[in-house]
Amino acid sequence: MGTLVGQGRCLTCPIRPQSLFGCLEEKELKLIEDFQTRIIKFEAGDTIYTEGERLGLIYTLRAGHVKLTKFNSEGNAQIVRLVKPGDLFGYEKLIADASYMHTAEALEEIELCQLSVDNLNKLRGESSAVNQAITERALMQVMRTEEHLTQVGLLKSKARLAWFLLDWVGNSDEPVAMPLSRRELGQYLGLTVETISRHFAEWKRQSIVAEKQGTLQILERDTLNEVVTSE
Amino acid sequence: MGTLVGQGRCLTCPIRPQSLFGCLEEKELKLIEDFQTRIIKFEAGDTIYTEGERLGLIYTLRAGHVKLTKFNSEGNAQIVRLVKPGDLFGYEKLIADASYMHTAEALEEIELCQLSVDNLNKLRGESSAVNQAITERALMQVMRTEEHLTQVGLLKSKARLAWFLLDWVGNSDEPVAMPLSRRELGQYLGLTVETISRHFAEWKRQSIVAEKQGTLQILERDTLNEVVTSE
DNA sequence: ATTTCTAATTGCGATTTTTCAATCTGTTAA
DNA sequence: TTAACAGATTGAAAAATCGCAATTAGAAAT
Repeated sequence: MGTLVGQGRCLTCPIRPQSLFGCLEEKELKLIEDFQTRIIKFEAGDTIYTEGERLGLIYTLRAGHVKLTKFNSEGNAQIVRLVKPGDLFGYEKLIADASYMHTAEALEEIELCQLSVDNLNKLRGESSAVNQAITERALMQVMRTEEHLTQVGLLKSKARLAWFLLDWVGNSDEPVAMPLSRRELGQYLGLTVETISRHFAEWKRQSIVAEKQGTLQILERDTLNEVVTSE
Repeated sequence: MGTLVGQGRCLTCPIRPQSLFGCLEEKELKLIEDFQTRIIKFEAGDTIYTEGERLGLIYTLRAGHVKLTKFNSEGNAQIVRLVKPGDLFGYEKLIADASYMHTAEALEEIELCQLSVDNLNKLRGESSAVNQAITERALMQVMRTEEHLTQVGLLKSKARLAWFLLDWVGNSDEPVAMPLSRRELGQYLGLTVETISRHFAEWKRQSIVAEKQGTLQILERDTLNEVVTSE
């Protein structure tokens, strides 16, 4: 699973500015000179790692989207995080002895950079900039997860979905790729497929949103905003 | 609001082992020798800080419990975290320019140690052990919040409450202090007061749990465990 | 073009949870 | 002791969401 595309070269990496090592000054770049990173491609649906696995690898997503899922004892899934390009994931491994907390799966064709925990831990000791960058990423992640929790705990289904769609498309008025199925939207928002489908169908009928071949466009942003706040 | 009890002395602090500075070796203790920390008491219901506030202060809870709440536009509250003794809170301030993400309120009489962000940031540059300890705390917090999100997103109301109660009392079979009102339990679990009350009343009638004057005792742990998994 | 297969949609009854209102309980203040 | 009050409980009806089944739509394969 996963196709090795090549050896990563941090020094010339196009996404380094957005990555964890974007914080490094020029003179510090030598620290990552001989990192043994690997650039890997996965297809939509491929599993990158599984909850409980103990491999010491951490990933930076270069292209595409990844979902991180937790399962309960009945096999029901909660998607706890949607990883975007530039994001780091699998970093629970940085806590001594921890195993992965989620199952990570590609939502579409993705490309990622694989880094060993040992290397990163060594670097943590050598560069306080990297250490602080990791801390900031973890803190940002706390904030995002709390935001997610708040929406799931407080909003009704319609408002939850509206909030998600607004968040997903950002400020774009053009069609945006939407690699999540109805089921996955439900797993992210704590709702069933049918509930998601019903709201979606209603909004499409009312031309509030439009879908075609895997893209989503918000036609009436104001209406969705009202749904979020007024319900 | 908040009564100054005295000046904190990290070197002789009884809870330092559990605190952020528990990671420091003896020879590093000099780094925190002249920290200007303050020990402060609050009464039940007191507000420690408010969402959006910009004071640069971070807290370690020494005794009691604190709730961290987020409000939506209609004034509905979601409790995103329950802080326990030894825990650090307000650390979103470590991200440059951030303001508090929550409102922090004492659930009972509490005692806490107040530390300035500037001091802590200075220390982050000087001690990679402290920096790593902060990262670990942030990562642990991500895990806890994700667990919370998973329970709220996946479980029905009864199972959510059962999960919470089991988690709260830990492995104690004795009565345990329960400073949360029905409303606050609801705000933590994304449910209404009445729903919480109904489940509680039922379990009390069935002698699965018992309450007296602010304490909670679980009498039939197995039954509650079944409620969590089977529903 | 046809088949096949999976995801999406829709209807409908069942279940869960909320909402509103009334009552009860326990604690605190006078 | 009584009054006042906030929190907890309960009932009943409404609303939201789920769960199941049937149908439709759309994409990929032949």
